[in-house]
Amino acid sequence: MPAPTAVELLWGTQQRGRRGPKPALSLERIVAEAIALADAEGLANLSMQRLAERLGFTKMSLYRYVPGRAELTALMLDTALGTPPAHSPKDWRTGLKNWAETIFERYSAHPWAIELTTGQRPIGPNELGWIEAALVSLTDTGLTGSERLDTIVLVNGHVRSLAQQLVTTESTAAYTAQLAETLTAAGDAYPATVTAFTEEREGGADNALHFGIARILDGLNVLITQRT
Amino acid sequence: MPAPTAVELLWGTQQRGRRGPKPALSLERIVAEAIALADAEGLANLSMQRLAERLGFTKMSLYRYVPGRAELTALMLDTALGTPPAHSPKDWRTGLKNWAETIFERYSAHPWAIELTTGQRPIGPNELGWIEAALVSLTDTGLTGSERLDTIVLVNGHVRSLAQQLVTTESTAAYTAQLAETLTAAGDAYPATVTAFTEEREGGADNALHFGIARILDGLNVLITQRT
DNA sequence: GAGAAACTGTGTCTACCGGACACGAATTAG
DNA sequence: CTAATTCGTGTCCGGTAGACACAGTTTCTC
Repeated sequence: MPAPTAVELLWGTQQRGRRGPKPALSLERIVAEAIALADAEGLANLSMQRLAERLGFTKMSLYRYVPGRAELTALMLDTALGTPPAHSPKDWRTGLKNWAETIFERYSAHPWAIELTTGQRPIGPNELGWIEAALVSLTDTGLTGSERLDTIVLVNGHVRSLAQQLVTTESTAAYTAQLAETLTAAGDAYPATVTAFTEEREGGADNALHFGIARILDGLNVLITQRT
Repeated sequence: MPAPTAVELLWGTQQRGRRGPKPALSLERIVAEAIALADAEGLANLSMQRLAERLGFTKMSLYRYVPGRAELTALMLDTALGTPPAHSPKDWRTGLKNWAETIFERYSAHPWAIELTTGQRPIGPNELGWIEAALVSLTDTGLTGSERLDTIVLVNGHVRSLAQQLVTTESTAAYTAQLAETLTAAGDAYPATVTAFTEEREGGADNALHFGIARILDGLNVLITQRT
């Protein structure tokens, strides 16, 4: 009865003992409810206490299913990412573009998932599935293994960065107002910033997303065509 | 005597009252010691209690200088970023490349700063200075204001993503071992991943950084040359 | 100079967090 | 039928951020 590790929980390599009362909860229910709670009120407002209340159990009962908060959030992340879409056998460019836009939607649906992807952590089957899907779309590019991995880091980093900013953009009223106030107060020291912001701004984060994806794909195209 | 806001603290628009005992601490000392503590033991181990002990004062005395932890970390971030380097009037490509590598070094020196750049937050003078510096290097590119801002988001997102991974790479022994174990156990479902990892891996995060920067610059170059 | 006003640092208090641990009840293997 | 094992619970601990009252110090005003 050693406590299951995060890897065992993620990859499902555990088996229930037989004796003792049947568990009234399940790992799936706990994770699902935790995701719902984080979606509704953010990761900061997710506590074992509040999660247990939502499930109608005591806080300590959850520790029978998950060793601690870290393992819970790891499961939440992999579950929230979900399974990657099936690979459509087009060219690498549209394949990678679709990959980026799809995983962006996943991140946007669960903004708290982004901050869970930081630091050293065990990787889950779904997360590995997304990596696999991106690598598949890069098979015929002539890039080396390291380059393919670096490409994923590049695209994924951009997507995560934008998904974070999207959370910001939701209630931008007071925020942009204060930024404008700051710029009018101290704008003399930042002339290029004032110029860039006074030019008309078409779109928002969505444009930044596609702008970045287009630049990355163009840059990859330069490398790939020069290889062949 | 309303509590100073984060913006007022960041931009220094506050003045000391005259009556009462002279303060034994200073905002600068508190922020500097907080940065040292976070550098040494990470942001998670930075608490008002421990910071106060380090300074030789009680916890509550800090609240005379900073309204709360959020404002403290905002000051820490802007201080840790420091002032951007003076613009060297080269072409946009080397200018932006230098910018990316320099801010990467700043992030790497204070890894905790990265997680502070998430979410809606007031922007400080140094952070705005970095934006200004990047915009200056893009003046003669013919890009619109929105495109210039989107470019910064793209480059900055890549740099932050890599700086986070660099923290991970520090003690990779047990981590990669476990990833390898996972891949050998479930590798059949992820053939492209196995292939990519079995190819020889030259360099590490440093290569991923420069690979990404090169791709982004190449992609920008496509857009810029087609504009002129 | 005297008193009032304002400011500093401190001690106490609350509410919350993650988690260790012991215990009785439930269930099943032998 | 008994013993082993597991479940859910209650209690407890150390830690966190922060509110608030209070005493001492400094300075402005009369």
